Formats: sequence, structure tokens, C-alpha cells
Amino acid sequence: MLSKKCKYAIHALVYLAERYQQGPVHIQDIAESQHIPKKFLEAILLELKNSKILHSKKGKGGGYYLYKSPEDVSLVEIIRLMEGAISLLPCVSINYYEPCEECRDEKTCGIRDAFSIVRDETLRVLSGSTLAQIVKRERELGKK
Amino acid sequence: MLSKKCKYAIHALVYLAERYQQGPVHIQDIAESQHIPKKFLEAILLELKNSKILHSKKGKGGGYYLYKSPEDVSLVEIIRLMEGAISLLPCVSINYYEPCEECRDEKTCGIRDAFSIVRDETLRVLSGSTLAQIVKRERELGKK
DNA sequence: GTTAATTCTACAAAATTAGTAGACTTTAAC
DNA sequence: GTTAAAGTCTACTAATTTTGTAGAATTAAC
Repeated sequence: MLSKKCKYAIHALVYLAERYQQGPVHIQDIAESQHIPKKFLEAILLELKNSKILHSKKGKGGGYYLYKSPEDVSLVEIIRLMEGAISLLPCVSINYYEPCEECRDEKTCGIRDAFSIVRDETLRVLSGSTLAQIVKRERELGKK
Repeated sequence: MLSKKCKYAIHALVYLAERYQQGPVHIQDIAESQHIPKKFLEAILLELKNSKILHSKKGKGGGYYLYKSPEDVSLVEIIRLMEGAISLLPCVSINYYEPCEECRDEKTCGIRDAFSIVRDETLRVLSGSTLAQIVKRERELGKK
């Protein structure tokens, strides 16, 4: 299961993607509309800014806005930032690889196979799912 | 990422699958060979027994043994028992469904799609991965 | 220079995960 | 029937992670 932090990040980013290139948005706005504790959201947005997904403008009339184009921000990227590895086992992770403590011999471990495939499929689906697609999908669903 | 508890369960079950129909195995044996704290393992095995995957024999010469056939125990079943839902969001879970707090309207939520597909793919792969297959795979890899 | 916003550091509370202690029960061997 | 070796069960405790907060510092607009 994704953490609240990660879900908050996704919702905040979708909100900002809906307002792409319309100037900075107050943290307060995002927090209220998405029901996210403001102080917690601050920390999340800061992290997203530090990884160049968002930019911010300080002072009066300031706020956060999407820096990357919505087509270029995928769910994989967000989840990796907020949660770390995509894979279910450290020993099959691409970006966060670590040997399994429990495994005595990785070469003859019969468990890793299945989890490698799960990781590949998850990556395939989540990397194809961008903020732009999510916004588009919401607009389609909203019309009905 | 899977919890240690879940990884321990998988390793213990694979160990027991390798010894299927060879009588009860001591907790101690499993704990030592798989590097699992004995007391923690006790709790895990008990849970697996309560869900009819294992049986146990008490008293001298007792221990745990696989009750279900290794072909009938899949990784999905183990993970669901130890971790709960397979899906990354509660609102797309099959067995552990809950509405998302963050979502205001599930019908127009553009995020769920991708996570539904991830869930389906994960289920497909993990339900096809049984203890029997894992043991077979380990024996193949061991030969080389 | 006042006000409204983000930034940053440090902390605190809550929840979950991991692990332990120890008494109790059951069973088999002698 | 006594004893020893095993699982069973309840109740903790410790460690870690997640979630959330407080408050001062900084910045920019007016």
C-alpha cells in the first residue's frame, strides 16, 4: 500500500497539473481542496521542488507550480521519490538494490523470478501513466 | 516492499515445501537454517497453521509440516495473509477494499485506472507462482 | 516596513513492525 | 506416571517508520 505521503503527493501534483502554466498556487489552496494537513503538505511540496518537478515563488502572491511538463511526470517518478523502491524485494530493485538478508544465495534463490516480473510489469504500467493522462482521464470521466 | 514477517513466511514455507510429506519439522530447524528469530517464527507459523496452510504435531518429535500441496500455495496467498492487500491503493483492492479518504469522487478519479492494472498484473504473476514452482526452480538453479 | 507567502530545523505523536518473556499444554518415550 | 521436548498463547517491550506540528527565518510585493 502507498503511504499517505505518497497519495498526498499524487493528488497535489494532479491538482497542479490541472493548473499548469496558470501561475503559482498557494499551499493553502491545495491543502484545503485536497484535504491534506497544510504543514505536512509543505514538506512534501518542498521535496518535489528539490527534485525539480515543482518550482516555487516566495513572498506575496507566491506559491507552487509545476515545472516539468505534465506529460513528463509519471507515477513511477512520484512513487520512487516518496516511497523508494517500486519492487517488493530489495534484491530485485533497480534503483534501490540491496542483497536480501534472508537469502543465503541469490543465484539459486527461486523466489526472485516472480518478483522481478512483478517489478517489470509495475514499472511498465506506472511509467506510462503521467499527470497529463490522469488529468485527461478525469476530464473525460467528469463530462459523463 | 514486503515486511520481514512476510519474507520469513515465504522462506519458511519454501523450506517446508522442500520437505513435503517427510514428517514434521522443528521450529528450531527452520529458524536456524533460515536465520529467523525463533520466537518470531513461532507466531508466523501459528498464523499459517490457523489458515490451514500448515499443520502441526505437538510433543516430542513434533513440529510443523505443509498441509496444502505445494502446487496449491501461491505467493498471493502468503502475501495476502501476511501483508493484507496486494493493490497499492485501498480503493482498487479486491479483498481489502476501502474508499480512499483523499478522493472526493471515486467515479471521476483519474488515478485508479493505472493502479487497477498494476493490481491485475501483480495478481496474475503472483498467483501463478507456487511453492512447487519455487522449489523446482531452486533445484534447477542449484544444479548448474 | 508591513504583510503574505515559502523555507527550514527541530521536534512530537501515533502507528506499525519486529522481537521477547514466560507460563501453559500436549505428546511420546522411558 | 514422570519427564522432556515440542507447540500454544498472552502479554509485553523495543525499534522503526509514518504522520503531523511549532515556530523562527527568509523572501518578495506593495
